Order: sequence, then C-alpha cells, then structure tokens
Amino acid sequence: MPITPIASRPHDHSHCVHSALSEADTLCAQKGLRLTALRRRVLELVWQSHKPLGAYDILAVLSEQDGRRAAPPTVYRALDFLLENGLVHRISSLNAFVGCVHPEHAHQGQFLICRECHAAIELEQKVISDAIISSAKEVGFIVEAQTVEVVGLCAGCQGA
Amino acid sequence: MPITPIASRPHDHSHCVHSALSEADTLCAQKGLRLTALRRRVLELVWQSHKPLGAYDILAVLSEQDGRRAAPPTVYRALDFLLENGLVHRISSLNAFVGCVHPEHAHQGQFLICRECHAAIELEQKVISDAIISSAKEVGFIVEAQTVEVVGLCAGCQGA
DNA sequence: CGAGAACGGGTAACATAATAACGTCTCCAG
DNA sequence: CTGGAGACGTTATTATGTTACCCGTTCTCG
Repeated sequence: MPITPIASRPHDHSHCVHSALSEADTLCAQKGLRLTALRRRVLELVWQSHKPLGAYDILAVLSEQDGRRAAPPTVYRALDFLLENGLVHRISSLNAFVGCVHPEHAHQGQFLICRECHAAIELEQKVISDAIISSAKEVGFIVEAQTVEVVGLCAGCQGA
Repeated sequence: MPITPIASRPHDHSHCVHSALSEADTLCAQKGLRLTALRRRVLELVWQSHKPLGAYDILAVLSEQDGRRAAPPTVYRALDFLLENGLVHRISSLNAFVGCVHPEHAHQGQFLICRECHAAIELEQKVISDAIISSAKEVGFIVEAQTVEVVGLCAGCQGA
C-alpha cells in the first residue's frame, strides 16, 4: 500500500511553511548562524509551494511584492547560505530550489518531480545511494556527491 | 578487483572517436536518419574527450577552427538530433554533453563525474534504476525519466 | 571606547545557456 | 517541374549564474 506523500495531496500548506521556518530558526540558533530577514524571507518563498522555484522567480517576488531592490547576487547569496546549511536543496535539472524536509541532519536526498503538478517529493533512500556507491566502487570510483532527479507522475496526478 | 573504465586511464582516444563515429554512421543508415556533416562534426567534437562539453564550447570550435558561421541554434539543433537518437547524453548538472557509449540501444545511463579530470563514466546499472523505480513506487510515483549524476574521484585521479 | 576585520547586502556589468522567429536553400516525391 | 519538408543560417531575446566593487553595520580585541 503506497503512502502518498504530503506534496502529492491537498493539505494545509501554511503549516508546512510555518514549521519549516520555525525549524530553521531553531537550527540556526543552535549553530550560531544568522538567519537574517532576507534569508528567512527567501526560505519562506522557496517553501511557498512544494514546487522547485527558480532564483529569478524569487528575485521577482522580492522586487515586486517586497519592494526590495534586489539583484541576482542578493538572491544567490541567500540561496547559498540556505544550501550550505541544508535548509534548501538545488534541483539541477530544473535550475531551481526546493525547501528541505529534513534540515536537522546533513544529507542529500533523491527527488521525484511530477511533470504535471511540478511538485518535488524528497526521498532519502539508503537503497538508492548504496546502489550508486557500490556500483561506483566496482569501477574504482569514490562517490562524493549524488544527484538523483526523477521525472514522472505523482500519485495525485495519475487519475487526471 | 575494480575494473578501471577506459575514461579513467590513458588510452588511444582516437580509437574511441573513430568507433563512435562509424557506429553513428551505421545506426543512422539503418534508421534512415541523416547524419549530416554538421551533426557528424558536432558528434566528433563531443567525443574529443571523455569530458562533457558545453554547447558554447562546441560553438567556439565551429567558429574558430572550422570557420563556420555558427550561432547557438545551429549547435543546439545538432545536439537535439544527437540526443533524440541516443548518440549523446546531456549531463544536466553541468549543462554539458557527452558521447553515448552504447548508442545501439535506447537507455539512460548513470554518470560518474570526476571532479579532478572531469571525465564522465557512463554506467548502466539495473540495480540503481530498479532501486529508484521501486522506491518511487512506494510513494505512488511512476518514474518516466531518471537523472543520476554523481561527482567524486575516478580511479585514475585518486593517487594524485 | 575606537580601529579594523568580518559580514550582509546593494549595484553594475558581464558570462553562460537556451529559445524564438523568420528566411533560404536543397532535395526528392508526386 | 514544383511544392513541401527538413536542414541550416541569421537576428534577437530570454533565462540563468557570476564577478568585481562599494558601503554600512556589527563584532572583536587592544
């Protein structure tokens, strides 16, 4: 019986946003990191939905909605901070960013991206990463970072 | 005992290029596809090394070495043709292209990219893709396309 | 306290990647 | 011989990402 992940079904998304932000607050406080207003706002925007968001989309919102004079470096610096500290992930096949579901521990997940609703579901399956590590080992390759990005149809979009 | 793949050790690379090109000739002849001079040249350039090559790198060579007046669409069209017919792969984390080692059958491989020598080793491990498909299935997700790109150190670069 | 380093962030310009839209030529099927 | 499709040239534009430089605030240490 497959368990439909939250990203693939209707839910009170403001709860996702709030818990992500407060978790970020806690983590940054613990590690002595500065989650400045800008960084927090960018994180909030990334969490606006479960769809990966482009840097320039964030830029547009900052300029239009927040009236902040923002240029690319502003956004990229905030994103770099969030990436370094595991608060967001980068989806390189989309050049886009998505909130990390488990920022409390370092990891790099695998991503299932729905071609219909564009939501990204984060997985963290040891089976997958182990398969990659051991296959690499067979050819003498030492794995340092993995990018696993899968496109397909999520549970919610298969009927339609 | 790990088997070092050809991309990670010294070899007569002109042989790689020649066999890739003649294989492309054969395949296109079989399928009734037109491997035009431009497309063949782009394929040759992609095979110039085992390192993924950017579209604009190809563009530069076409302009400088071949004296051909080339603009981005020229290159992208050739690359699209080669991609569609499985002669090259796109490495989306690098925005670059690499020759396909097994163009004779449709597939999407996994790629091991060395951070030192930048060579890309193509794998085609059922273990990995099966792990992905079954993990996706557990959350009700149907996989249509996989992107697996791994960064690390290849066998040849581990001593240095 | 006060000098200076470290940091966050603004600004301009540039670099790289990809696509849109339109025109011309060629080749071959009818 | 013609007309339509495919390949490719040309121009322009959009999307994405980076570099360099500056300024003000904050943190730190003598």
